[in-house]
Amino acid sequence: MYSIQDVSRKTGLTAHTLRYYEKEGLICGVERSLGGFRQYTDEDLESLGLICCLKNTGMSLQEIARFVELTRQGDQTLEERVALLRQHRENVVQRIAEMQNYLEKVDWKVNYFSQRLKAYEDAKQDEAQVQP
Amino acid sequence: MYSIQDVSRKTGLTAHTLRYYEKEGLICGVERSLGGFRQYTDEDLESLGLICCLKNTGMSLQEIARFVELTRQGDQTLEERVALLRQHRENVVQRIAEMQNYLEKVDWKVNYFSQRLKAYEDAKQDEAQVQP
DNA sequence: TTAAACGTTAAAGCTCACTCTAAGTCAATC
DNA sequence: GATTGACTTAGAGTGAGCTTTAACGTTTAA
Repeated sequence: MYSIQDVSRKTGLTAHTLRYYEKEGLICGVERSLGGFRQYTDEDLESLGLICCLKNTGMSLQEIARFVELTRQGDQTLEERVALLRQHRENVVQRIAEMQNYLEKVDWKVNYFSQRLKAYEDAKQDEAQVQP
Repeated sequence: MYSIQDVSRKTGLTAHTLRYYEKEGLICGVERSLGGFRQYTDEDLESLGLICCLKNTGMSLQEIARFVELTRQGDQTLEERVALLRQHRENVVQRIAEMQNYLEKVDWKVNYFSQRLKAYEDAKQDEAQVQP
């Protein structure tokens, strides 16, 4: 059993964010101590792992909440969940390709400005040699 | 010379967004017709290309505005601009690596749920054969 | 020449994903 | 038993990046 601070440390999400995610339906069924404190299980940590993975690959919290709701509904939603994940996988693949494409453009710009910088510094150098 | 609608079509940004970017300092020195309408040049389109590239690889509008401001200041900011772009390049490379990492996890989950789905459907099938 | 289509501005409003605040409760230590 | 600090809730606030609105001016085709 983990306190909200333990989970915060393990996931990198703040306690505030963990409560917020719970409110938004991303995490459900978190147990409570007698005093009402949240007690997370390893299973909760596991599902938080998936949540972070989906979030960090660009899925919105709303879509994640949808996935979690399907999970809650049991095995008859397995088909929909697989479809949802497959679609997301495609989005991620496409996003990676897009980023790699943009990376080439950034590289091109880095080279372009590096050369301009070199030319500019050479010009300054020449000037300094002529001056004295 | 292009109207704001022309540029909207070419870049995929709405006219609203183009005006907003101008207000935020991402685009500057756009010429105007006698009636006060914006007239974009090929050069403007070129720099919009870089802006979109930077934005779509995760640079904030604020950082882009900073870059544009440096550009406006002339050649003595070339070193800073190269440094800025190099740093951004590293961020993009890291982001791609991160995404590829997460992709593996997503793939794993797709497989996991696919297998559970298969098992579930097989079970349903067996049930159907026993029933009659 | 008039209507519609498109342009202008300033400013308010919206969504997302948090983030913080206030007012109070609970647990552990001195 | 008092203090410290972590926990609770509901709800307000924040920042980024648009998006819409209102009120009005300009262009252009019929």
